[in-house]
Amino acid sequence: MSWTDERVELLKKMWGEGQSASQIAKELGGVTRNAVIGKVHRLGLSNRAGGGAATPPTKAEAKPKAKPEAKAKPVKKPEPAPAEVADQEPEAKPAAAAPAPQPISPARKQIIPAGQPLPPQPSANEISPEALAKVSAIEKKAKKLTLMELTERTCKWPVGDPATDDFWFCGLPVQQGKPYCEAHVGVAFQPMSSRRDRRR
DNA sequence: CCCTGATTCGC
DNA sequence: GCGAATCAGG
Repeated sequence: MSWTDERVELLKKMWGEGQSASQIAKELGGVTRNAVIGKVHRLGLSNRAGGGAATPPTKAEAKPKAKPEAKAKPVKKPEPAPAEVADQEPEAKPAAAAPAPQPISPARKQIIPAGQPLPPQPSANEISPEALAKVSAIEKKAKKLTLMELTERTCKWPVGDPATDDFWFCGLPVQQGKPYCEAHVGVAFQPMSSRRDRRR
């Protein structure tokens, strides 16, 4: 694919709309996000902001970064730079590679063995109406995937009645590590509760 | 890990 | 001019 007028226009448009390079690339097809970014730069519209202040933070310093420079085939690393041993104590700690400091913090709670799933917090609060609103809101944007279309990074939150044909899975990008998208994660890990209050 | 944009540089 | 490879953050 080449950068035809149309494609460039779409690129400009989308970039202007704040779409990510990967999204643009996906839309255009035939190009990678790298290609898009490269083009964006060549077009000189790297910064989406137009007028004045744009450069956010972390700028204002030179870039003494060690660049590999010419790395045709030989895969070699520049050099880890002088190993600087951060020494804190004059002469303590004979050895012990990984010190694994034990911050004896006063607020030291109990250590959770290795489980990642956070145990239901006693101080459970009900599902925040906010979270619920968020959910119903995003469910409109849901990709409505079928079981078969789910992947490891699509939200697996089911919506609707499985017995109906009005059933689908959210499908939005999951919150890293979790099975659901952000909105659903918020409502998924509810400490069970709101049961006691039931009339019966 | 996934995703972002930024840069460099051989083609 | 192009974009993969790489870098640097989040």
